[in-house]
Amino acid sequence: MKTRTRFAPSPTGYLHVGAMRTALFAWLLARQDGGKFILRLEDTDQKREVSGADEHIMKSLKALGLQYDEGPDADGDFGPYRQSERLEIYQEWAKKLVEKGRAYADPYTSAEVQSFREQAQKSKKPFLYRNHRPKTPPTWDDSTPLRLKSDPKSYTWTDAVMGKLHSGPEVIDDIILIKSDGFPTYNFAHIIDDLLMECTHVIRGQEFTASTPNYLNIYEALEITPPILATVPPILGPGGNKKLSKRDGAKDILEYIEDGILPAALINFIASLGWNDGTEQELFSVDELIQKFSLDRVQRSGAQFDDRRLLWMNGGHIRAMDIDTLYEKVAAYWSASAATADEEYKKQVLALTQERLKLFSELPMLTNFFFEDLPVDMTLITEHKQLKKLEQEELKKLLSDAKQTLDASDFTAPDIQERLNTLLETSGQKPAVLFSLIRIATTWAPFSPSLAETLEVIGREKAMSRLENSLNSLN
RNA sequence: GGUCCCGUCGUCUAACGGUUAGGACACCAGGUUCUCAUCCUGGCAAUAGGGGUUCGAUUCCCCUCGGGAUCACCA
Repeated sequence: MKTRTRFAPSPTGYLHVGAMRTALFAWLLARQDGGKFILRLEDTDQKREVSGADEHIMKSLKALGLQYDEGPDADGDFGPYRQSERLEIYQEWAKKLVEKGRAYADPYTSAEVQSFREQAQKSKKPFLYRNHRPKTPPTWDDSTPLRLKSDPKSYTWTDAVMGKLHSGPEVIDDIILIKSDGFPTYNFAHIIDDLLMECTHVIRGQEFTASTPNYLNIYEALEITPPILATVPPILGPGGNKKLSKRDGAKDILEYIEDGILPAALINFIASLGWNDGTEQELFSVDELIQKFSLDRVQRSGAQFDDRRLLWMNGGHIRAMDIDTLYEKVAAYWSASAATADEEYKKQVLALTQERLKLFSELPMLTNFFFEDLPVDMTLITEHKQLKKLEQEELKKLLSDAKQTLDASDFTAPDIQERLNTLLETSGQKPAVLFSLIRIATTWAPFSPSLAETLEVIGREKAMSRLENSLNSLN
C-alpha cells in the first residue's frame, strides 16, 4: 500500500516552523514512494478560528513547494477536507459508538464537572471523569457532550520516532468525542478522518503523546487499527528551554521567503533540525531529502532554532544554483535603480554577487553601485587602514595615474588586471593601497567584488566618469 | 504535584559496548596580489552528576539533577 500522509492544521494563525516541520516530514514520506500528501483543515473550534488563516496556510505550503495532492482546494476522493464540512460523518460514527455502548451523553453541566475537578485537586488526586460516570446516562440528543465510555488499561505501543512508549490505566478517561455544539473534538475527529482518508501515518508534535493512550482506547472501541504514529519533538526558541514562540521570533513561513530565504534552504534547515542521514552531509537538495529521509533517524529531543545556520545554508543553496535560475529567483529583489538595466547586465552583476549573497533582501545593498552613482563618502578613505596614511596629493596622483592607465584598457577584466599590475610596479605601491583606492573611487561602496571584474562590468564610460568625479572630490 | 518523554562542544549533530569522542554553524588566527564574501589551513569547545553491569560504557541498568510535554466542551 502506498503511503498516505496528512498535514492537519487548525486555521488559527499563520504557518510557523514547528508546524512546517511536521508538514515537511509527512510530505517527504509521501513523496518517497509516490504516495499522497493530504491537507486537512481541522476547523472544529469556531471560537479560535482566524479568518483567512486557511488561505494563508495553503499559500505557505505552496510557496514552500510542499504541494498537497488532496485538500480543500485540490483534488481528492476522500473529501470534504474541512472538518466543519464533515459533521454528519462524525455524528454517524459517534452513533455507532453509542449503539455499541462505548459512548454516552454527559449529563453534567460544565460547572458541575469543574467542581468534580476541584474536589480532586483538593484531595491531591488526579481528576478522572470516569469516576463520576453516570449510572443511567440520558439519551444523547445533541445538546449535551458525548463522551467515550473508556476501557482503562495499560498500553505499550511503538512510536516511529520515539520508539517504545508506555502508559498506565490512570491516564485513560472518558474524553469528550462530540462537543455540545455538535462539533467533534480533535480527539475524535482526527481518528475518524485518518481512517476514512486512509492515512498510513500520523506525524505530530509531542503535545499529543500524553493523549495517545486515549486515542488507542478509541481505536479499540471503534475496532480499527491505528496508523503508524510518529511524534516529532518541538523546535525550541533561543535559550533552548521553551518551544519557539511568536515572542522569540517564530516567524510566519512566508516572511522567511519574502526576506529571500530559498524554500529549498528552509526545507533543508528545518529537516536538519532533528534529522540527519548519518553521514557528514549538511546541505541537501529537496530531491535528496525525499530520497534519504526516514523517521527512525529523527531526533528524540527538541532542537533550537539558530538562524545563523539557516543563513549559512541559504548561502550554500544560492551558490549551488546556476546563474539563470538564480536570476529568476531574485527578480523581485533588485534595487529601484536597477529597474532600467538590461538583463545581460544584471546577470553579470549577479554572477559577481552570487558568492556573497546570503539573503535576497540584501541584494540592493550588495549591488546598488552597479546601477547608480553612490554619493562620495570620504570616510571610506580617511578610515581605511592603509589609505588614511597617505597625503591628499599622493592620493590624487595615484588616482590620476590609474585613470590614465585604465583609459588605455579595453576594459576586459584580464586586460584591466594586467595594466593595473604594471601600474603597481611603476608606482611602487602596495596592492592594498592602489587597488583599494581605485575600488573605492569607482564604487563608493564599503565593499564590492574584486576590482578588475567589477570594473569590467561597470564598463569604461561609467568607470571613467566616476574616476573623474572622485578626482575632483579630492580637492 | 501525578503521568510520560528527553539529556554529546555555545548551537545543529555523528559514534554494532572498544574512536586521540568525528563533522557542521558560530567564534578566533593565518593564507588566497584590494574591501566584503567564497575557498583552504589551524585553533577554541562536549558525553549533566553519582552509582552499578562489563576486561572495557557516550552507548546497558538504577538514583539524583536538569529540561520538555500533558493533566480543556483547544488543537
